[in-house]
Amino acid sequence: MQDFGVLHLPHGDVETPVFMPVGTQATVKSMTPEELKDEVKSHIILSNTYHLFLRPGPELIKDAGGLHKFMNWDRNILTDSGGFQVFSLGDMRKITEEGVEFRSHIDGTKKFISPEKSMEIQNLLGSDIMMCFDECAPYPASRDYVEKSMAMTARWAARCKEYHKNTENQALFGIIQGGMYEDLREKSIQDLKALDFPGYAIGGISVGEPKEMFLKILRHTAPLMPENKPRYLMGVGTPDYLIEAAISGIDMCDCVIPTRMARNATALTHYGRLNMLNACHERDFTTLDPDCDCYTCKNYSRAYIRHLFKSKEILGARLLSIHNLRFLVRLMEDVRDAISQDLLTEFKQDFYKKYGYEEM
RNA sequence: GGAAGAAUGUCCGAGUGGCUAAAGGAGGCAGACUGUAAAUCUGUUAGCGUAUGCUUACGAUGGUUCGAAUCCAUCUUCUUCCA
Repeated sequence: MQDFGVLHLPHGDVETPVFMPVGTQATVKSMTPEELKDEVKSHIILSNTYHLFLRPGPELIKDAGGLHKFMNWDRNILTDSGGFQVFSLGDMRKITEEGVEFRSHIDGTKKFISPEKSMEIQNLLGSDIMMCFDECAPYPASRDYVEKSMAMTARWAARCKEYHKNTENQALFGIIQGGMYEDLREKSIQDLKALDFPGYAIGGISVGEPKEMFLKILRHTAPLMPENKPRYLMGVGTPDYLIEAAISGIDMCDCVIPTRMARNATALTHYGRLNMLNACHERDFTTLDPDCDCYTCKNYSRAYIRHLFKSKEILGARLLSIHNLRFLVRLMEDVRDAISQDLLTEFKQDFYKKYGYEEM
């Protein structure tokens, strides 16, 4: 008999493993906080340092009473440091030891984020969990590049820890890098362990590599992370990745997939993905997923949702966002149940079979 | 009654002798999306065939030409202007 974990955070307890919806710009796209609480049943969401730094600016959010008050969300918030934008904004930035110079994607102006600046911004936002400013290396990347990048991320982590003082109310997590190289992952863990963070994340996977490689790095890295502290796998993911993460001992995951796919008309179900634009749903008056307990599945048909997308009505994106988010939050609830009954492997097998995933 | 203009693929619309099975949209069909520059992006969209290809296509019918969506004649329909 095993037990799942609980994170004790300033805005409430969070049972783990947990899936965290992403609300980059102080909003989980198209969702109200009430829907996130009452329909999705989420206890923690993400937001983003880089995007809020550019707009509306952290001082404004501080004057509004902090990010929770500003966006009317009284549960927990984890803020990403801007490190992912070092990766995703591609050639619109320049990396130096001191930090990263970004060219704003909004107006082209130059913005500089250092480890210290990222801490300052996240302090002003007042998130419950802050992330160290890191470099998320691209895939593929040479061993030489990844080694240097990982070492710099570790030096940046030390600077983050040194700068961050509000440790009572804001937990700062370190981020393990090292790309697809197992020994570099090990080195990164050692470097960060020495800094004694209250939680650790795996960054830099789920960046376009094949699933076998993702699993290889996940299965190698997660077990080496400190046992008594939360383990967060960043940017994951699809149902199979979430289950694999839980099996490897991961406590927290986040991903844009449920909301982005929702806006692009894809529904996640226990029986695989559905593209709601497909002609086969035109006269299908059944629910999205017979095994789902969400607001959308309780009230609307596939035919109606398809009609909304065909007509480019925003309600379609909203209804699918509720469904996809609830689907992943619920998936983790089921994973926790399975863990408490010591049936996680069986749960995975059943889920994979129903969904149509290949075992790996 | 007279004058001018227009008719293009599912729709809108470019094309004014060969490089045109026909630009570009829209619509249709399908695919992708993993710490959000994403309500976005990609492919495909006359028929048959695995394919070289063949057939049918630019209002209708006939003609000129080696070759026509493109030039000519007649007809049909529509738009605008004049009486």
